[in-house]
Amino acid sequence: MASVITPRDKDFSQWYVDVVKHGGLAEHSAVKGCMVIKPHGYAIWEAIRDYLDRRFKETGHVNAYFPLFIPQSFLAKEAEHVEGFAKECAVVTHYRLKLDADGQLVVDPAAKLEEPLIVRPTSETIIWNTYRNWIHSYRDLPLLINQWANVVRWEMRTRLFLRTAEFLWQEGHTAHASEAEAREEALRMLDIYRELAREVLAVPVLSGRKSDQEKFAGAVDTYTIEGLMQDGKALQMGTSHFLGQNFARAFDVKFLNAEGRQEYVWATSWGVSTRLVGALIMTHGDDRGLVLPPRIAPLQVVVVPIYRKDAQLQQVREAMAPFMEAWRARGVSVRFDDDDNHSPGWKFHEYELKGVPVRVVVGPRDLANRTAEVARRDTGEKELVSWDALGDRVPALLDDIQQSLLRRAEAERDRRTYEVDTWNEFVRRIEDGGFVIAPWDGTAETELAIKEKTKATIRLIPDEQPDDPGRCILTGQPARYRVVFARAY
RNA sequence: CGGGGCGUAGCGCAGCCCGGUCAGCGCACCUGCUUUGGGAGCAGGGGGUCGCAGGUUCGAAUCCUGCCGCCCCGACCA
Repeated sequence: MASVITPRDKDFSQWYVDVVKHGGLAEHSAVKGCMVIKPHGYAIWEAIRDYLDRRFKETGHVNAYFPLFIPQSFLAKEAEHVEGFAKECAVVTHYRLKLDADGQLVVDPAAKLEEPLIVRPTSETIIWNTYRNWIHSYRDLPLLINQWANVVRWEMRTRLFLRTAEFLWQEGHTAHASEAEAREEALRMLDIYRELAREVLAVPVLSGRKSDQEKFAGAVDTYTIEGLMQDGKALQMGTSHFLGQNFARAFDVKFLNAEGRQEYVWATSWGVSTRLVGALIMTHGDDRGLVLPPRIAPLQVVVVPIYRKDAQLQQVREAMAPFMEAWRARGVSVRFDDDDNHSPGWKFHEYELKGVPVRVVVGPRDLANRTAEVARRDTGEKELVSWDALGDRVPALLDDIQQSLLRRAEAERDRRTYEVDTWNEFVRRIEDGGFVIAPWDGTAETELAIKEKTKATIRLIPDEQPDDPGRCILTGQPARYRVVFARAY
């Protein structure tokens, strides 16, 4: 039977949609631009959440929750912030419905709110309005708070996980007594994001600072991690912002320092979203479906029994039970799939679509030979393993898959990362897809002109810069930096 | 907001040009039997206001008008 997945080289966008749908990750909902996250997709998000929540707490942060609704006037208080978000806000204007003369349900005009409420696109304003009451002295600082929440940005065009009107994320909002401490915090959290991407998701990223054009609305500096997807487009996977005193000024949040002087508080905010699930798909997926790194896979090992009679099923179950118990004791998640409604072949395809890293197949032949067929999802390779070795082989294979996915993704990223110094080469490389490192004169005009001509944006400005960055690829002026360009999601 | 496509059973579609056993197919679902090492087979069965509202007609899924919704591609964005 033909695959239900469109091949990547035929239509990458369709391939992506097929993997999301047939992998049981998410589906379109009755609400335009909003998705239903299905159990398998949500389980991946939960694994991301669990890892980050642990890391946040290890670094001194606590969770809290702030309202979904933000008074319209709050958004207006920080000029750049409102400019950045005003165009994509859902607005609540009424609080009641009623039946009209025809029995139709309509908004009750008498129930108009005094002040419209914005469904949060991000929570800086409501949080800093709250922090004003929480922070009085340097002894109240630092304030290290994270929130797990949903936010709404009314995007014109949406894509499952990558850009939905409503999405799940975490947003950290911290307050500090000094600029240095706040900057340090912003970079610390970026490091945690980079570790999540590399060590857990097996997605290698580049990190650095955003240009003024690309930074968060209201930030002094935005730091980012960027991944490179299989189609050569970049994906922003997480951002951490040094907000300076912008929000403290807008919401009048001051503290008394040790010298007894009033000072505005220094701030950061940082977040990652369900978009990371999209990054996983587009980094590791293949034409058979999703490929999950073991460290993020909700199910790491599936055991599929082959049997004719119930007695055989029972024999397989009993033979595998000690292995499953031993694997679980080592922290491996494993399922014995004895569902009789589907044939083994059907199950093989299903678990490949869902990205389960390791499949163990045991049938009558194996019972006779004391063996199992072990298949790895990343390469598709199968090996016959004797029961003597099976207990150690499966956990070892999971480690190997985790490492090998990262190496493969790194090799792919390196292969598609170019250093260029001429306009013609720049255009050619951007056209092919990939990270293109090139000298830039540092002006917004040049950045916009390059975007206009090539659809490429500055993904980030690397921390480490050469003594002489060369001459700007567009203007030929002495360059200020060598920066990473790419077409991006 | 521009460009393209699509609304017929839970999903995927055919039928529409040329109005009249066109309410159909595949998958899924239910029952039974046989199967199970790469999406099993046979037999029987249940399920649809044909997106919505008007109109033309003896008769509309099919023709006309208006509306609504969704998806994909672009501009904007985590």
